[in-house]
Amino acid sequence: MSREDILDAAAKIIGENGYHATSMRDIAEAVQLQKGSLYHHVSSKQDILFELLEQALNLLITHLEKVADQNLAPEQKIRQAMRAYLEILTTNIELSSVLLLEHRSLKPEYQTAHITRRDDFESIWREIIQEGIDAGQFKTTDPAQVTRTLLGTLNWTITWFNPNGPLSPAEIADQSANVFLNGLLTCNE
Amino acid sequence: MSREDILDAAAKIIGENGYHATSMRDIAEAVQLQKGSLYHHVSSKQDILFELLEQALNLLITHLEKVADQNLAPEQKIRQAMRAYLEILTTNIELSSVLLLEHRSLKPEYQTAHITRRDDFESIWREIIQEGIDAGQFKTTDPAQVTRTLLGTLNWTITWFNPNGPLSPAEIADQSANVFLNGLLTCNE
DNA sequence: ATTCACCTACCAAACGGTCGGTAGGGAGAT
DNA sequence: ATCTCCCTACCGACCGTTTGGTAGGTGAAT
Repeated sequence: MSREDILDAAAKIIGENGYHATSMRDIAEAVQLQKGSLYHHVSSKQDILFELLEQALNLLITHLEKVADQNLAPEQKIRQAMRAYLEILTTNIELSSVLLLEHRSLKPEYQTAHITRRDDFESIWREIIQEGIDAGQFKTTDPAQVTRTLLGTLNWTITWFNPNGPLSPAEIADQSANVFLNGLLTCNE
Repeated sequence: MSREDILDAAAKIIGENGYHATSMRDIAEAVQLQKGSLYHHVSSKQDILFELLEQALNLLITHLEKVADQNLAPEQKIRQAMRAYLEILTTNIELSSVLLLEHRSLKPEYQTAHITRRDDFESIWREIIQEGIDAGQFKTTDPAQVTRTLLGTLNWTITWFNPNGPLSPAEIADQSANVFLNGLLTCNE
């Protein structure tokens, strides 16, 4: 039994039921250990949560940076980024749920470290949008607000996404991208 | 002390900290009662949660229906609906947070009743979108998916909205509406 | 006399976390 | 070869506290 096994199990249970609805016993049972034995691998319940948030952010940041560093036209870059983001969100849906829904259960001592990393993540998106503005292709004056609008749609996906549903993550991303880039209205110029 | 006072206080605390992080003692203290006295007004903690979810949905549904029943062009109707929705979400931010983030803490016995009402709510949005499609003004083939995309952005607002921030709820709604209707790309026809 | 709103005291269960103990395995010395 | 020593991984009992919920009683209003 490794620390990673425990964190994986914890991600699944906490992602499904929430941090406060999950007990150390629940986690221990999932890895077939006694509750006390968990503390040989982790130092506290908060420690588990913090680690999961880090893992989730690192996963997203590394994959997003790969897209951001590519030499692509703004429209294509944002399409790729949305695809990559949704792909990771949905294939790691429990871990992602922890990141997006449970970060408020972090105690103040852990919060500051997490928030810094979270800003790193959001600034990747902001920069992608900014590139589009600088290139004269995106018509907005508030990239931060557009980022929030965009991330809202993508993040909310985890609350309704069904892996057995009719749409694949890539298809969902593409449909969202179409709306965001071209709008809902028919262009009658 | 009325049942309503207790529910209001509960909405505030649960909305801020989450259902499982809130104890009946916390709620009792907020209304300056002893914990045991709460049970004169409510039958259980789950009862409180269920009631709050009902309240939130009723609030949103009545206000949204008012907009939906108006005789407006699809574009204007969706702009109005987004405004009204965000206005209520932000002025009742704790109650809204309970609805959007804590419904998964409802035990199965309560869930079915809630889900039915929730579908009522979402169908109002779907119909507004459908009107736009029928009028030939919205270019999409999947109104349900567009609804989810739209609601994602609006719902996610409560996770970052700051009443002292630079943007009012109406401004946020308008900016989002602009993106959704016209897209981010400059129309070079 | 009854009802209402509330209090105090209590319960069993569950919580996160600690602790002493131990089985097993590998390394070093004899 | 065997004995010693330590380390890792785990058990299971236990700690103090908190949890949601119950029961019996009290005092004021009707």
